[in-house]
Amino acid sequence: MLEGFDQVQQRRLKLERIRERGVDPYPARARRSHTASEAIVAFDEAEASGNDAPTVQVSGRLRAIRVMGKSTFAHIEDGSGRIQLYLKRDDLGEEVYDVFKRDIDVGDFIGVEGYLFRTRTGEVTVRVELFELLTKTLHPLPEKWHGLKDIETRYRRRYLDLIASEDVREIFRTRTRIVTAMRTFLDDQGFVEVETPTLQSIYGGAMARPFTTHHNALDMTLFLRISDELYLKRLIVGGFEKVYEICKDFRNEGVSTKHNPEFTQMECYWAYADYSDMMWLTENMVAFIAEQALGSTQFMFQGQMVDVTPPWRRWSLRDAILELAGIDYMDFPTLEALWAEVQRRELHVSPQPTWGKLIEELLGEIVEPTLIQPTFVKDYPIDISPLAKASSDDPQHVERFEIFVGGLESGNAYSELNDPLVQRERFEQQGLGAKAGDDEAHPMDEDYILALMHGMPPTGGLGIGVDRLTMLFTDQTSIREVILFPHMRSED
RNA sequence: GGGCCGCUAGCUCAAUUGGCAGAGCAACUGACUCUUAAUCAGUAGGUCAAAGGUUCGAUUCCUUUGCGGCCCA
Repeated sequence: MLEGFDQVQQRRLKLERIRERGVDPYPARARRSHTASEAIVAFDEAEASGNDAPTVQVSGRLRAIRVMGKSTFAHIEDGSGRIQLYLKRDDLGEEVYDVFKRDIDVGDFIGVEGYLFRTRTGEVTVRVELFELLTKTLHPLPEKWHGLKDIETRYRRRYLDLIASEDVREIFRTRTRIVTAMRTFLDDQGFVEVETPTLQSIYGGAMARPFTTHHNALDMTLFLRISDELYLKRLIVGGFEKVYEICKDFRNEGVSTKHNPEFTQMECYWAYADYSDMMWLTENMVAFIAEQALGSTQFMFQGQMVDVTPPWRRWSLRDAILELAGIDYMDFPTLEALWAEVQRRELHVSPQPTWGKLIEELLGEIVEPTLIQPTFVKDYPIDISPLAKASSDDPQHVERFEIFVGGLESGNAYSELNDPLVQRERFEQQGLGAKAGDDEAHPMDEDYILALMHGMPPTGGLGIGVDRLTMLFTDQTSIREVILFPHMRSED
């Protein structure tokens, strides 16, 4: 009698029948004595000690129903796992049993009460004496065996992806363990977690294009932060010695397997430390996170064993490019000369607006893919590092490093530039770059310079991309696999 | 920005040298009181991503658009 209707219509008819019996298909609460996994443990313990099988109340989503005439097996799933149910007409009565068969579907949430037993095949099972509908589901779930494979649907309707795939659920649990471990490590090191503005009147702290928005009441342009760096350093000026923030940054650039327009970053600043201290902090933090999130400092990434046990390799950028590209960029001190040499060697890199950016491009294209084991690439050209302090013995370079693991850049750190007059000059240099066509140049920030004029002690700073770190730890090559709701174009 | 590939039932996938659109799971009807991808018999379910073009006829060929994936710059 229901044939010819689509599945949503069929379920709505079932919903009406349920309501007609005076049953609320969306009750406000559920009774639950055990989770699914707790119930199984309780039975195992009772069995081992010779006690009576416990009676339990468990609730969850129906994932499978196997009707065999006057008895039915089913599985429900809650956050802890699955447990089998056994319903018999003789236990429930014909009317109640038929209601289950007719109006309850896979996907519905139900609560059951009954005693536990072990089936002939050995599975701990609830022999159901009472059941209650907790939530009627109107739309069918993805297919039970193949699951949900369409990538677009997986991202747009992540809840279906999570229902269908334990592997996906585990990726996001790992992500949470990573963030929790990161906090634990920093807290234990005496860092103070703070919150700084997402809406900023001048963006800064990174070389990127911002998202722009508008404050109506104040009639002013605001930017979504591309970084929280300059605010965290103001806190160092204010006397905090160790601060960190884990927050979303927003960068108005292309979407790729490595870039989402909003992404999560941890930044921390440590007064009286320098970039060498930040290397120590980084390798110990990542090793701690790996231990906490994965249970080991060694793990597989794309078929290769990665070992994040400290100490990590330290390699100067100049040496790395010399060894892998064959170019000592200091021999080609202008954009034109370096670009000519790059072309002469037929290196596979794209043209850049500045000398430093071209070096960065060489790093990204030629060095980065080779760095599978964790590596600090250090000592960067000064013109791509406007917030970092120059090396005392090499004014062309700054005390800066980036973190590379699994062929992916996942962090950035430096000895912070704290000379306000030099900082102003660096911003002015950036302004020249902007005029020359670099739309990622760092803007002048007088308010930040004013803060530095009040004195920031020598400070080390570090930023780590939480999404990238999660990719590494969960063996994923697309950032969209580690962001619950990645950015997508509108479906319309 | 460019190239290639994809979009067919709720889900996973077929098919068509241009001629009534197919299966498994899910659903519906029936049988079945220890099953677990339950089984068995039957039924229904489609704007073939969208719009335009070519054609007697388009899901198929062409064009444009949308969304997605991969690669490149």
